[in-house]
Amino acid sequence: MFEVFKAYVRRQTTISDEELAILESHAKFKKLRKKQYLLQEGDVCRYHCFIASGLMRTYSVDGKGNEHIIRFATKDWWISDRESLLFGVLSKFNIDAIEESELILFDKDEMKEAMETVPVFGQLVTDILNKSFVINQNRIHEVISSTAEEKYQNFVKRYPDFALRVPQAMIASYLGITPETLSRLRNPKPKK
Amino acid sequence: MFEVFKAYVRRQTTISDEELAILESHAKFKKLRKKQYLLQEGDVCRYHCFIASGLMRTYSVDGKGNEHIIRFATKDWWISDRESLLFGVLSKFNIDAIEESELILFDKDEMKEAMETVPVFGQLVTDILNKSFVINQNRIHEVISSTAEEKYQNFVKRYPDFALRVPQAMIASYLGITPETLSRLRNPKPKK
DNA sequence: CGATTCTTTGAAAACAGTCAATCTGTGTGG
DNA sequence: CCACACAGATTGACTGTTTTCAAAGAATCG
Repeated sequence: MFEVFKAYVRRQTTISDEELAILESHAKFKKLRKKQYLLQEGDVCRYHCFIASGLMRTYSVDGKGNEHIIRFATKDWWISDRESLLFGVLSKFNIDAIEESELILFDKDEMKEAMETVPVFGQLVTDILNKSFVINQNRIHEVISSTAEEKYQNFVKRYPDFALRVPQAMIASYLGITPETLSRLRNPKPKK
Repeated sequence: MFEVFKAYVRRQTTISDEELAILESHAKFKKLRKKQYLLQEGDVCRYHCFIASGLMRTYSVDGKGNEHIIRFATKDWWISDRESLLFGVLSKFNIDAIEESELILFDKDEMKEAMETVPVFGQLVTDILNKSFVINQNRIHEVISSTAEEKYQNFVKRYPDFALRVPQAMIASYLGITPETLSRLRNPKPKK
């Protein structure tokens, strides 16, 4: 399973086998079945998690019991609740597996050590953070400036894979609309 | 004007006068009048900008000429288009001054050098990036899960200062609603 | 197959957007 | 100092979109 991670790191940077071995020594492994939690609301997030396979989601549940999906993540992506992880606060999010998933976990402190011991890895992680920031910024832009239909079109274009693997109701939740509205967008009434 | 920056850095970390002098040697200064651009759509963003005084906004203009404000920023905040700055692409945003503002600019390369030469500053900047990521994540959460009224209430609570200094139409734009809708939220029709 | 989960559809109600007109406060020039 | 212009905020009437609730139809899985 660590092979997926090695391949991922090698694709982004130049790194020796020794350095990869150091990273491996800091890693834990975890398998999750469908619907199994990685993190629950009220927990404190302890790990940076790399997804070796599968499909995960981060979401909150509001007062009315409605779920709001913040993001999806799949192979070669990282997932965690950064707010809880960095600042040690209780998480307001849940993270669970949409499909059976394999994860590589780096404990907060181990991660710090790994980033310092293997600087290219540290740089890689900082680059990811920068990219994530930009992605989030663009999502904010989209969500305040687009119609529901545009948001859906953009989603399908940007994440064609998710559009196939994720149930529609979850996509609706990600877009901030109801499942019924999404269904109607996809099946417009014949004009006449 | 650099005093504001010094005080800001000292508040966040322990740093020597020599190190602050190094940072100063990498900085440029700029004053902007009301409505003056710092960056225009189509430009490439070259600077990390620290706001010593004033009030700025980042926004886009859509096909219909409507402005969509991504964020406001004031004293002690940083502003730039990270996507354009980091990846060298043309910016899709405009940044301009809502109030007359004083800025401290760090050229991309100078910034990199400053972060390497003065590690505590590098760490400070990375911490800011982490915080910004969390703030953006929370904003995404809010925008997909709250009603227009809740968004406005949260805005006022989180940024009471902006609620006073920023014209209402701009707040509406930030929230992704029309000025008319915001006006009606604020002045609900008497029930009877 | 039978049970559960997911999606679609319908009709009504709530909500937000549009366009146009009015109102308010500010600041400028005569 | 007044009158006017201007920008920002409000209001009204109307339109269009999205939600809600309820029910019926697929699809999936054990």
